[in-house]
Amino acid sequence: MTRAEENYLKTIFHLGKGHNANISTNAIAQQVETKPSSVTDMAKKLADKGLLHYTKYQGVSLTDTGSRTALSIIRKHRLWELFLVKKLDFSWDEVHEVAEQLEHIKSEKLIDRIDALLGFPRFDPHGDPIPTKDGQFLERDKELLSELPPGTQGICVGVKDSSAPFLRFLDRNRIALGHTIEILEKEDFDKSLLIYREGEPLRISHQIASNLYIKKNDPWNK
Amino acid sequence: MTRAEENYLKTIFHLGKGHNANISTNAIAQQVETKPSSVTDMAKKLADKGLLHYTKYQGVSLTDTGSRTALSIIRKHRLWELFLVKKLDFSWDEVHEVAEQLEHIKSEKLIDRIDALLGFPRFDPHGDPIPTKDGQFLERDKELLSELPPGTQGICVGVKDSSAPFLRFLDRNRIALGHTIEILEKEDFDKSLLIYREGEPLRISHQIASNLYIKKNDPWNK
DNA sequence: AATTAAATTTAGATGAGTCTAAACATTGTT
DNA sequence: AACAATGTTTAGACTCATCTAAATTTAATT
Repeated sequence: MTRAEENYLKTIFHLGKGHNANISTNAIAQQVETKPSSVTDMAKKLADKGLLHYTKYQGVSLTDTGSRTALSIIRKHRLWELFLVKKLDFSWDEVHEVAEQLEHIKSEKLIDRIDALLGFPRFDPHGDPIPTKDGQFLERDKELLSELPPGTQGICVGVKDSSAPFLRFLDRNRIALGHTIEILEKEDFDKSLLIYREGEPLRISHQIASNLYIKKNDPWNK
Repeated sequence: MTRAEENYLKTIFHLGKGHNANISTNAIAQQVETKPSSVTDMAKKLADKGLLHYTKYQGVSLTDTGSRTALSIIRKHRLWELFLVKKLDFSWDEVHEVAEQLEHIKSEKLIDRIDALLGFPRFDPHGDPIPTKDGQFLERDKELLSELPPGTQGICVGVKDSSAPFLRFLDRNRIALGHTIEILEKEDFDKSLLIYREGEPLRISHQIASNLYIKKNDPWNK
């Protein structure tokens, strides 16, 4: 399994969002930063290897083996990200690039030991779930901040966009995973929100709110 | 700088043992596990990039830049090896293969943080010196056990051969870095040694002794 | 100094992954 | 139903790193 093959599988998994739909050549090309014609070639190769279902002009989907392989790469990526943050003091906007490299290191023992060193964590620094060795993972029950009504209180548990600029914006505005957030007001006109976090109010745009995942506080199940 | 290029530079550095002699095509081919004709191609390429001096039929030597590059790869390799042993409980015979992959990860920040996490160590798990960021490294003053006369006492500070079978032999026979070793007798016939270590005597062949580095105990400079 | 042996280089080919440009399919619109 | 517009695939070419087989140079031996 080459690095390129692994990157294709990972990308196809992400584009299918777990549901394993048929993914178009173009969509993959854009994500992998290559040309559609290159994707076609790779699709054939991965289909030959039994990792993809591929029908001409109809896009691709992952086979069981392909899916398992993708999950193991995602597992490695997310474990490395958490390692960088927890053990080497990287900030959450710096980890992606390095994890993109580390995820391709071939050693089961290595990743299992990293897993153990971190205490078998279930979520990465952006709140995304870390698949277990056998490919299981729980999506945490969470909602977009932008979808919740004023008065809601909850904990920030993830980000939808995990690009460095967005993450740095959150840092500057003292929004981080684990923080409690309460919606004070919602402006009808532009759907911006006035929220309360870390003891202070803050106004955020709809675009920001629609990239923040919140777990509502459940008074019964504290 | 591709992975293959990095491996060539590292290998050429090792073959020159720091002195930067002219290294033959054949010697490199053997070490990199490729054919001499491939080495010729790569030699030309690296010479074009200013990393090697290359004259047809005369072998290659590292330029200053080439040497610095090689040292930075060796630094990474040895830091990763120590990380695996110290933080992830790998044994010293398991680390090489994985470090061969990790040494190619491109992130200065990453390796500097690993360095800090380990407390800026000066030697790797096999007793080899770890170059600093600016390419300096001290060879520890050490001698081969096989070269020392009976009666000598010292500390085991390194291994010449760091192949897994040899390292596992040492584990089985309770010889490790940091252990005190004393030469009790030397057999003229086969140059085997009777040594004392960990409270017990042990007979070892000349071949074993000639792969163990000892730092003699200096009563004045304890 | 001539000849043989060994090391090294050239020439041409291969596989992985990519590209461009042209051909072909599918979809949506009139 | 015909035709764009868009999406996808083929064909042919390129780079990187490698190979084999043949040619060439250097070194060793007589």
